[in-house]
Amino acid sequence: MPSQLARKPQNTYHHGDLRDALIKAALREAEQGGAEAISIKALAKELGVSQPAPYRHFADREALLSAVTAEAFRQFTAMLREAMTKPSKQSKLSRLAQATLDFGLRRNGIYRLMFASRTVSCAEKGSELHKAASETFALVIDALEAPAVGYLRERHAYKIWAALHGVVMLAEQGMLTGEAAHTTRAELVEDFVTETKVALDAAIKDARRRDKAGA
Amino acid sequence: MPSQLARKPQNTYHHGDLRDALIKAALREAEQGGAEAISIKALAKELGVSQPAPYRHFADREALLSAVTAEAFRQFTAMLREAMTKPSKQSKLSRLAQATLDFGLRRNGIYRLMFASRTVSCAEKGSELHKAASETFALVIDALEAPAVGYLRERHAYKIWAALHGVVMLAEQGMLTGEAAHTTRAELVEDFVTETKVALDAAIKDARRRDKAGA
DNA sequence: GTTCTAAGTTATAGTATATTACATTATCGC
DNA sequence: GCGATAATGTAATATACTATAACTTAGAAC
Repeated sequence: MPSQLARKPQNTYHHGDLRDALIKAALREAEQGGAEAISIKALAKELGVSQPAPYRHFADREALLSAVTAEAFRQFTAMLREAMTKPSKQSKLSRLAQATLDFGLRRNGIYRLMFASRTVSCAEKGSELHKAASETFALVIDALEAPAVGYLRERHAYKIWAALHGVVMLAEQGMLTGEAAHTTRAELVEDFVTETKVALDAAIKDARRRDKAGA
Repeated sequence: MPSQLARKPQNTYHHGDLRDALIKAALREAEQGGAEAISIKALAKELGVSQPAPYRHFADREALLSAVTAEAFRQFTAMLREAMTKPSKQSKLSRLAQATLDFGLRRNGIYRLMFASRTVSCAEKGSELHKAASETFALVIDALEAPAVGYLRERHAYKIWAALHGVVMLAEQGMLTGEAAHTTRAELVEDFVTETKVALDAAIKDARRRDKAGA
């Protein structure tokens, strides 16, 4: 009986789906306060189980954070994919970029969990978290809508991805105020999108020209 | 007698310079583990004072973190200024950019304290921390070595600043591996530097042309 | 139906933040 | 110099969180 309820039904010994409920509840907590806001004790209380119960499902707090972050990446990826799929006048890359900005600011606690903590970099290769994060990056490459020429796609995907994260980071810090406030965040992001397209296009043409000359 | 020593001299009641010693010791701790590695209790022990002693100088942990972060910004600014000042073949912006990358990766715990936590965004305008962070950004504008035309400088400073942070962030996460590893981080940063110069130059010329036409 | 195991429980240890009440030293007015 | 006072320390304690150990319950496997 995998319970859809967050709280354990009263008068039952087993919760039914504690592992999943913990991840979902932790994600809710992280929405505002990031990783620091996730407390095993508080989660257990909220879900109506004893404090040590979560340890049946996660070795320690780090393991929970890792699972929560992986779930966050999956949600993020799903959101990006939806934004890129639905019909629109804008390019795929532009939609991915604006969706990233939106996610980064609106769900900033979760965003920080994903990109500003050491959870990901400490994750082992092949782990659930590592796979989830890689899948997200694959979407960025896809959004470029460009042919594979050497590693040009990867390089430019990395660049736009970095730029986007930087905008979110500084915006959240309140650095996009005062003099810089004349430009909206969305405009900055659109700048990066345009520049990326131009640069990647040029780089691909250049590479092919040289290829032809060499052949 | 403002002590230069970290630890309190034995057989003395007063430490002499506990506030400063706390900040310096905390900065050392944060070097590796970021904000999480800063423990008031551990710092007190290290400095040879009782656990509640630090609370004479900081209202709570947040206040200590804020002071530590401000000091980190000052050190960062000093480092950037030095990199920009010393004679070199490279442009000011290039040196600032590479120095930022270096700092972000080598002192990553402190870097995360400065840019990936909520300490800064929660800081009140006019606070010590806010001032220290603003001064850093002023350096970026300075590094552009461009005349003030509208808010073009600020806009491009913001963009390169964002891009740099993004590179540090993703590099630290281990995302610059695999396919993307063919490009070094320094090369990516240099890309952004060049693009920024080109774009800012063009924008300024364009603005002046329109200004002339309008006059 | 008994047994095995997954998933709970209570009890407890260890560590951190933070407050309160008290102790010591430095400094300044005189 | 000397006593009041403020600054800065200590001891004791409350509260919160992580984590482990030993025990309990309920469902599945046979």
